[in-house]
Amino acid sequence: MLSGKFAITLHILTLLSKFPDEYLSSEFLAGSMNLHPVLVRKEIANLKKNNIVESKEGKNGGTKLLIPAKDITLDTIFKLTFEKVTLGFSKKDPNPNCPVGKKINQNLQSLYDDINDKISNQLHGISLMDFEQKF
Amino acid sequence: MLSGKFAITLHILTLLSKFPDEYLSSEFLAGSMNLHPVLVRKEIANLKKNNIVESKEGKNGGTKLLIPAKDITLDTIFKLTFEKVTLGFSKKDPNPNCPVGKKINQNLQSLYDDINDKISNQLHGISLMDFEQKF
DNA sequence: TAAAACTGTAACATTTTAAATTACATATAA
DNA sequence: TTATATGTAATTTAAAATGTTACAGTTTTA
Repeated sequence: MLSGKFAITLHILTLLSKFPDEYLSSEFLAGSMNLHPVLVRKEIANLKKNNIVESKEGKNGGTKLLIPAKDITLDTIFKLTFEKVTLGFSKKDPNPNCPVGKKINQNLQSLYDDINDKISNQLHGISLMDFEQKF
Repeated sequence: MLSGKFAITLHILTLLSKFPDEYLSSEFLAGSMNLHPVLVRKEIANLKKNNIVESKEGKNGGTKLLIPAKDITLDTIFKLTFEKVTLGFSKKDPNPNCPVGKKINQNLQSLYDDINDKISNQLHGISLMDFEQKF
């Protein structure tokens, strides 16, 4: 799971922030996403690990936010669910005897680091509440 | 090929801009990347289609830049080789009967569009010459 | 005009990764 | 004590990226 993590987590959090006082079940959440509940629980495990949500086991159990939606930024979710944005690397290690091959990955990385800084900055300005209000 | 396209193309162009007057063979280029020449030719086909480089077939053939490196921006290469940066979508279509499910993809897309604008803007400020000079 | 050294591309094979599912242990409410 | 949840490991399936083979066409050079 890489490509869907951010989207699924944001979807979960959006639903949780619509019902901040209820424990929502993974089955219910999965229903909105048309996804397998186990997948949802995996993402929730990640959110719990980072103290964004809490879960209650057993009957009538489920998950709810631990933090007000206005205090969660999309950058927080980004960092929790996404390694790094990159425009890619070649799979193969380049030729270290070529001056370009020797430094290409380091120069790409530095470019990608700059891109990630910009993205983080932008996402930091958007709260989960902002996002939730688009629905 | 998705993840490596931008990196491989930029690598190729960096080499071409180091030797702007020579036709470099796909074998030579592949050697710097430790890659199969066919893969290199595939990316070159894309560059040709967009009039960034020209190739000469036959003995002593190869590829060279059609445009000065200072006039090629990384944004141009980005647009030629990368669909769009995204933080991902869920694979499954969400539930259209849920207010969140109904609009989640459109709201994600709009967020990702903003991100891409920022990236394009940033890459537009870096020329292939700028990049080549880091080596 | 034939050999050598290239490009161009389609077709296929392999590898990797994401995504989905199954299975089952554990917890809690009623 | 039953029904309804979560938690998580293990496995399977599907999709996508990556790599390779094969071969036709082009150009240079002797």
